[in-house]
Amino acid sequence: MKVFAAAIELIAEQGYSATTVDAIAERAGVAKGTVFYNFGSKEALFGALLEHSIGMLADALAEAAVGETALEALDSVVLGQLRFFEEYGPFARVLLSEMWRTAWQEAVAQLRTRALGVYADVLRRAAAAGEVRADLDVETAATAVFGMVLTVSTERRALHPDRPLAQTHATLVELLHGRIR
Amino acid sequence: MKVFAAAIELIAEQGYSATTVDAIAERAGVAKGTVFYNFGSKEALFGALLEHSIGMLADALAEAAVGETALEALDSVVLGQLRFFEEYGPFARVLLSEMWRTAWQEAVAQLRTRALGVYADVLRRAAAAGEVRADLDVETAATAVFGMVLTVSTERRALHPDRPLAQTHATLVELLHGRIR
DNA sequence: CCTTTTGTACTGACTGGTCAGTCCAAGAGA
DNA sequence: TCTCTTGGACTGACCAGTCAGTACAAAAGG
Repeated sequence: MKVFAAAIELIAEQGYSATTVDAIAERAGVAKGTVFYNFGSKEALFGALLEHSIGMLADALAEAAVGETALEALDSVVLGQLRFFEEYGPFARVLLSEMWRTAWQEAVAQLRTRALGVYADVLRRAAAAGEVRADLDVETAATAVFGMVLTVSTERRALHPDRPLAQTHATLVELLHGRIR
Repeated sequence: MKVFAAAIELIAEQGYSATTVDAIAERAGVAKGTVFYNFGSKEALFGALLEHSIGMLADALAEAAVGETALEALDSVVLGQLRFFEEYGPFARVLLSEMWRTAWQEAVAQLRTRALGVYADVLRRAAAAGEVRADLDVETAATAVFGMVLTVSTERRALHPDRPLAQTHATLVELLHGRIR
């Protein structure tokens, strides 16, 4: 849907409140009435957009969660998340900005169970296999890795857009593998 | 200044655009005109607020950057960042939300040089001392650690406000120390 | 000692513009 | 016929920023 793409771009640039429906309609090349005909309200449009994008992100992460060992799977999920934000870049910004707004609680809940859940699962598998400490706080660690990748992705897009992705991935994996050389 | 506290709370709750100057004035217990008398514009108020808060954050991190080895200093900076956001909680949300808006470029630049700089310095020291790989991409790693702590702090405040800080710190340090048990 | 002036901080009603959402008459496609 | 889309005019709420005026303390002057 063109409206989705237009909305996510504009919201990434300016934030939700500062983005007008007129602007979304104009960039999408449709009439303003069409937006309201299809989505009912600006808020509903944004809700649908968040839900759809979070679903795609969760699918991408789940698909990436493979590897000989659980820890290899973790590296692979990190790469999957980097690749996803490379492709759907503006979404990373939107997520970072609006994720913790109380207004979008259901979306955040979905993000937690579906996207962070992939990290949590991989980490649990690693704990079960003895690859990490069995008493690791898996939920917090999942959030930490997710937030780390999200922040670095956003910075990459803003400041070093043409740095090879593999290099960024290598740095992150290095951090996670433990810092002693 | 009461206006600062009110503004940061409201902006953390609703975001910059959705926060009205009327609401800020009301929560601060002053007249709307007072806000404009003191700050000139809503944007200038937010700019001053960002600058002030980033300065405090950078000071807190710099103060924490001590330890026998550079890597101990890194752990200590992580704890410093956690403590800072524990005390000035709403600011973490604001930073997370508005940090990448192009409108606040100077503030972001200041954040990068002053706050992320503390992480970068510690990591550089670690690299020089052979405590981490000499060719580590220090800038990216600094962003990664900062973003990790920022995200976890925000989640902590939102979901587990009474979990002991030391436990969160332990999990993060464990992640950084390397995941093999 | 009194009174006039000046500077500073603050006030809140008001204005001008902006924007979500509505409505409608007319077309397009199936 | 029915569903979807268009373009644009319109409304009503909301909001950043303004401005004339208040309050008051500290000089200035006599």
